[in-house]
Amino acid sequence: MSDETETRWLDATQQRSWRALVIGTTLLMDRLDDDLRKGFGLSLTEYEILVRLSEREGRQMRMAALADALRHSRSRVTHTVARMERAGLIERCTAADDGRGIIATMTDEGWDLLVRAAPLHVTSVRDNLVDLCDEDDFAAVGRVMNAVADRLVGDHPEVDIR
Amino acid sequence: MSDETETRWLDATQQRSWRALVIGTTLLMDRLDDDLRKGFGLSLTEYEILVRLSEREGRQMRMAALADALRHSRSRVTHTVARMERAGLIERCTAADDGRGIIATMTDEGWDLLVRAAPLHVTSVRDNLVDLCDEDDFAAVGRVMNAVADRLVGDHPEVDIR
DNA sequence: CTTAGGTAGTTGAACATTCAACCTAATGCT
DNA sequence: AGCATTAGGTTGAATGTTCAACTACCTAAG
Repeated sequence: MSDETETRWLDATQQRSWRALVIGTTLLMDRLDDDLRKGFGLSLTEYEILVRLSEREGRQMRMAALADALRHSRSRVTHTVARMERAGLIERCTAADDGRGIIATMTDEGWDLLVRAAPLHVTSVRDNLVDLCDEDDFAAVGRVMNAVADRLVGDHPEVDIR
Repeated sequence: MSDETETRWLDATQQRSWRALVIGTTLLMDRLDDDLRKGFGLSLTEYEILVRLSEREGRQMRMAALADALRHSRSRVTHTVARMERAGLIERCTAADDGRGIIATMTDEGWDLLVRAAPLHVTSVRDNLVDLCDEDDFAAVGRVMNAVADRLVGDHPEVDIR
């Protein structure tokens, strides 16, 4: 937090951009979530967990790593993974090397679902974001949001972004 | 939805930008919410409702207009405003001209709270976003997210963005 | 003037997320 | 070894959001 004594309000342009960011992301995330739910009975959160697992060796990851990668609370990941386990998409077992650790592994069913869902999802991301804007502008979004993430990850230490 | 038969995946750069957007906004919104909660016992959602009301003549707005402006479901606004009414920040009364309408009005207590909370909030938005990045990049974010909002608002018709 | 259809808003249950308390295993210190 | 501290993870209750059903009112067509 800066320690100005006078508040520096946003000017009209910044105000508009900021509001667009809030509204735009709300709308976009809602849309992506809807697409996945209607098409595959999967929430965006669940989908993202499947994606992260699919990228790892053995399609598995420790709960804490999953939480850090998604920037979700451990509790949230526990609940979500528990639901997904009930649905047969994931299995959990204790880590061999660390008695505290729990490893979440994607089942074949989970993999199949991801394979089926991904094309729709990517297409939706393109249609509602990437293909909608100038390439350079989109790169700028990346720079800005990376800066934000870097800044805020500090509070929530030792995380690897990927 | 485009009707390509082959999925056009995101390339590595787009992938990174997209992931930064998801993580960055998550982190940012969480942080803004935390700041408001800890400082003033107000959620970001509640804060935004106060802001919208404060901008209107008479510090009041119809429930539906509030819902449209924030892109929240009517149900969500009903619940949130009900809580805020219990907390003494807002009052509700029926609209004179339309028997169905309900008008939410900010109380003086709500106004005072907003006046106290706003400087912290704006400072936080600057520290964690606006002042963190290049001005042109931030303008690009505005363009991109406006395009997204315009595209997606169509599904959810007759809304005025402001 | 009546009825069909849409709009505004609420309700309560189901669901998802947060929060605080808790347990267990690892680590570090003496 | 013995004890305190920290990290990984879960639990259940409280909170917030969504969803579907419902009421009341407005509007327009016959």
